[in-house]
Amino acid sequence: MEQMSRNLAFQLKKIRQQRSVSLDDVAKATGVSKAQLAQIEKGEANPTVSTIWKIAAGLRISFSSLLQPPIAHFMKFSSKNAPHVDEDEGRYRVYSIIPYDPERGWEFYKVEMEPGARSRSEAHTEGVEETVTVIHGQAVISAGVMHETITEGETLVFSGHQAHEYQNISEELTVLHVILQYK
Amino acid sequence: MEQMSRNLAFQLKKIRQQRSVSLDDVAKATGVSKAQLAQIEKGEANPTVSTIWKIAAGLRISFSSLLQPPIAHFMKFSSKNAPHVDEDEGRYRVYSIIPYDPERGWEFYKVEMEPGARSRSEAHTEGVEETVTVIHGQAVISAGVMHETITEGETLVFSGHQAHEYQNISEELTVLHVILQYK
DNA sequence: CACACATGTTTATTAAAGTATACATATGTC
DNA sequence: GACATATGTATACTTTAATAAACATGTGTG
Repeated sequence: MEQMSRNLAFQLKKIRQQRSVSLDDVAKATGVSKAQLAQIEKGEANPTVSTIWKIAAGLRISFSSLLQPPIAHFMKFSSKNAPHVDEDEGRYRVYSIIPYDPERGWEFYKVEMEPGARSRSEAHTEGVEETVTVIHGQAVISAGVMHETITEGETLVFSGHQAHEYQNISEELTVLHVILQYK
Repeated sequence: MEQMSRNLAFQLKKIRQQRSVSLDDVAKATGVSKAQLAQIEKGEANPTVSTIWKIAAGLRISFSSLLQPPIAHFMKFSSKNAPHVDEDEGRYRVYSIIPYDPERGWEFYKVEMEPGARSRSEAHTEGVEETVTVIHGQAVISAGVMHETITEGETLVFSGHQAHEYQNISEELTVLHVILQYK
């Protein structure tokens, strides 16, 4: 969310430094006030599309070059403290490790299923691909008339555009990693 | 500028209709108020990046899919009434036919040069490519130590990253079409 | 027909984006 | 050293993006 502002801040400052021009120069070229440009470069602004448009047009650059994240950077996530949703009376738990980001295009979950736990998902939008890897235990994935049992170390890829179900048929806690790829 | 808003309006409405969901549904999925979404769909809004981010994230789509222009559309430009800049005491006139647009990446000029008129351009930023076509008359293009004469029907392509000069060496009005491609 | 519910529009209010101006700090230049 | 110019920062103000709630308009359903 304010990841956006950071990217913008970084890219704008980078371009301005590469061309070695001042905030006044950019303000004159784009029609955006110097104060606002300073705020943007500090990542303390939440500009409107028209402001971004003016910056991109005035600097003769594309949107993507303004919104792109810096090439090299670390982002650390943890399953501890990750927001989670419970289903099947708390016996099926979904932890959102990497939430969806428009720049990335996919999201990443960790799923814990108590013995016998199950969860049913409605059909996602067209073009969604689901990748499930079993970390521990055993799971049955059902989608339409298809059924598949996967165990520790195995990965199943399937199209999520129809209703599907996860089920733990083993006697132990089953742990999964799930990647949801959109579009 | 409000081209942006139109694209956004079109794409958001299209996606919402494809999925056949209501404004309330989208509001709930994205955290953006229904009223604001309605404004955006009508092209009467100028949303902030965080709002666009929320929409893209909530709908699990990319930025580009939100900002892309509708596939088929007409845009008509005219050299009449086009904003123009004069140089060399009005004997060198530049008409901006298609102004730069961040989605397009290039801009289009028409240039009129009285006999003997000349214009010098400083070096553009790295990676700019200039394409000049003579509509009528004759012109000399100089860039660094290079010189080239082009006449009616001829086109010259050169890198604009160094200072360069246009000159009309003929006895008649010379008309050029110039494409400036950035990055 | 009356009622409930869903969907988009309008309105009033709040929060914040954007501008213009003044301020502080450097960096030469005579 | 004093002055002029350039550059980024802070402040006061205006405009408007964004929200929430009320409103209008369908669309079935018993």
